Amino acid sequence: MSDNFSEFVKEVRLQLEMSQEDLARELGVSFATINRWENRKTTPSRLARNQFDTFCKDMRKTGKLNRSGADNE
Amino acid sequence: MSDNFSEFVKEVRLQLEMSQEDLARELGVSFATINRWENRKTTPSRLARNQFDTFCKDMRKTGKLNRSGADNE
DNA sequence: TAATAGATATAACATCTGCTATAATGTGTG
DNA sequence: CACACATTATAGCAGATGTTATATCTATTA
Repeated sequence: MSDNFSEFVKEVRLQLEMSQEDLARELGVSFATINRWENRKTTPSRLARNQFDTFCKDMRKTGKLNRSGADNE
Repeated sequence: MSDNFSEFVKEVRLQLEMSQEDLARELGVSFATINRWENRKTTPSRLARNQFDTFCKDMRKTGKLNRSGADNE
């Protein structure tokens, strides 16, 4: 992937049945940031992107998230 | 602590004998960000602060950093 | 249907950050 | 000293973020 980050975030979030607020809390950012990612208003900062990737990796390792889009970006 | 974040960052960095660039690389931020923290130009974002705190905790756990300022903030 | 609550979308503003360039300050080494 | 090199300090700009407020959507319930 490269362009569909927006959709990917939403896909991950819905698969985990989390609200934007829930995901924001997990990553240590504000809900507005998640909302902007999903609606193509901004792209994540270096730090935020690392945080999100690490979160996805953890969710996959614990079996809560499937492998689709595992090789993202 | 509460106000001396600037001095604390520098203290940690010097104790670990790292340059601003080194610390920046470790935290996943730019060297300019570290420089601004140390010179009171900005205070860290939520995410950056978490990253820094985690880094310090790791360094203490592995004995590379002493306990001074462990209860920072 | 009407009303309430939760989730989401959007906007404005101030602040933080990345990037880039430039200058100043060390720190050796010849 | 003169020179090269690394580190640090500073500034401007564009983009990202936090906060707050408002609006819309979606169930759920009375």
